[in-house]
Amino acid sequence: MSAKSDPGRSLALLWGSHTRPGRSGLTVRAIVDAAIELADTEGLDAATMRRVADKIGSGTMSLYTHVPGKTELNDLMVDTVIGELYTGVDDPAGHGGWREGLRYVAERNWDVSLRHPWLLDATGGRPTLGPNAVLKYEAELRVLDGIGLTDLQMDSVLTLVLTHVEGVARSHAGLARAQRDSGLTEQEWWRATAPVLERVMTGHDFPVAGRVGEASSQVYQASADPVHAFAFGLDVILDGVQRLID
Amino acid sequence: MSAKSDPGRSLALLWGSHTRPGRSGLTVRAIVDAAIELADTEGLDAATMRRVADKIGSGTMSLYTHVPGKTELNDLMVDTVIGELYTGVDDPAGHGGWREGLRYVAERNWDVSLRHPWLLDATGGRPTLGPNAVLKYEAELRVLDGIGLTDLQMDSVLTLVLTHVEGVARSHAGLARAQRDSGLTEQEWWRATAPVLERVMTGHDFPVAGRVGEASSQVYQASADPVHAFAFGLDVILDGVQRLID
DNA sequence: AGCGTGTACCGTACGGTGTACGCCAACGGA
DNA sequence: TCCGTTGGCGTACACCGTACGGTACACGCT
Repeated sequence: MSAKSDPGRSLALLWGSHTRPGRSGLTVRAIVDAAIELADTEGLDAATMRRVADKIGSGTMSLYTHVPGKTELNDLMVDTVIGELYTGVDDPAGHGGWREGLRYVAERNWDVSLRHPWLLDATGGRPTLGPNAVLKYEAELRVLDGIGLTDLQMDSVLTLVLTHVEGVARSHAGLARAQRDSGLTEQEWWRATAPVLERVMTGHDFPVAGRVGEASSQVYQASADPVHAFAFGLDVILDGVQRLID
Repeated sequence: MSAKSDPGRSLALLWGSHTRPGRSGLTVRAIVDAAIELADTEGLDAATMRRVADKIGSGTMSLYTHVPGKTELNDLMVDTVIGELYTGVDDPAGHGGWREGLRYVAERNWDVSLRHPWLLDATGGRPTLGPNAVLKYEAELRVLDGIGLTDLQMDSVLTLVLTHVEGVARSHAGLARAQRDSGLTEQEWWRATAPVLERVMTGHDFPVAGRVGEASSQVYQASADPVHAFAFGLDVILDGVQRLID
């Protein structure tokens, strides 16, 4: 019987208080905070066990006394930053109607994705279901409660909005990372790419793509504009939800 | 001057014919195909240079004669499977109105994401802009041409639909990967998780989340249902686009 | 035919990853 | 005081991408 991917172990760790220090002051909290700080400034890849240990001045393997493995550390990181979403700010359900509420939910999620871009890399697969994740689910669902949707529709609408935010945030994070890695801003990269692309495309015929791509890149000065995509898509989705409610 | 992330080099490779074999029959085509097959069956992580080389019976470093590096190999893999999208099937623009056309586009993208789940892991950052990517862009934009949208709106609507498909496909792929890695089906995992979650949540109060979560998980027998999210979200988005056109 | 050279091919090595394993020291209870 | 338990950690292993340098083949020129 392998202890691999035992849901219980991970859940117990997530819902535990994990504040008891070891005899050299090592804490789960400190480990998670160090990992988050590394991921914030240098990306999720930088949050390796060795570098986390170095950052808090302990040996690498000491971390395994407090955290079963890398996977569980990631889960803890995720639930921790999810906790930032609605603590110390307004309750989403108190933002006027469902439309303003949903927009607020989208904006809060967008903000946290900007502060912690690695969140998107760490969340694939089954959901984490830590205390803050459940709290988030509760706060966001309340926006849609009592406006004439079934329970299933409430869940579906929320999923739709969150999927959209996650998608455009991922796009944004991808471009930011590309910019950091390559040293080229979006404008510079596009100015370098466009001519090559044009030269290589001669001979083929892409009438609509040429026209629309030209127009878009003129406005964006890039290949895409996640900020615009966020706002545009959110408006369209909210209009669609409006029709669903009617 | 570093050759790192030179857009021109990658583009030239993408748009080249890359069919000329070396003296032991090694081809770019063969390398890319082997990598795709590995990624299809065992995930993107399995498509390492060593394993690709083993698969085609060459030394690891021989690959670097034909492909500058792992990054460019990924780009080639991506553009190759994008080529599967609309070859040998109907033109999206010939599928009745824009609504049916967009739905067709969404379904084709969904299908290819099911066949090649690693595609989502390989596409972050700046777009690839290989020949098949441009071809795809052209085919999909034609669906929205001449229905009263501006060029920018056409691009935005297409981006919205593709972002949605990518999001739910990523969710689907994540669940499938989790299922494969853990050996637990979604039902089994949920049956194992739900009781623990319930026990750990006693003492806290999540009225709406409890009710809605209960209803959803009853229907899905899981924590989420990407197939349902795909259909539901697409309908809502199309309704929103309808309002935009009016 | 003989030779010179460019290059396809590949073996080795380096610095990185997550973590299994085993040793040591400090602490708590009897 | 002694001893079992447990926190801390050093070493080692199997992987990764790829820089580097060596070998041997194919081809152009005399």
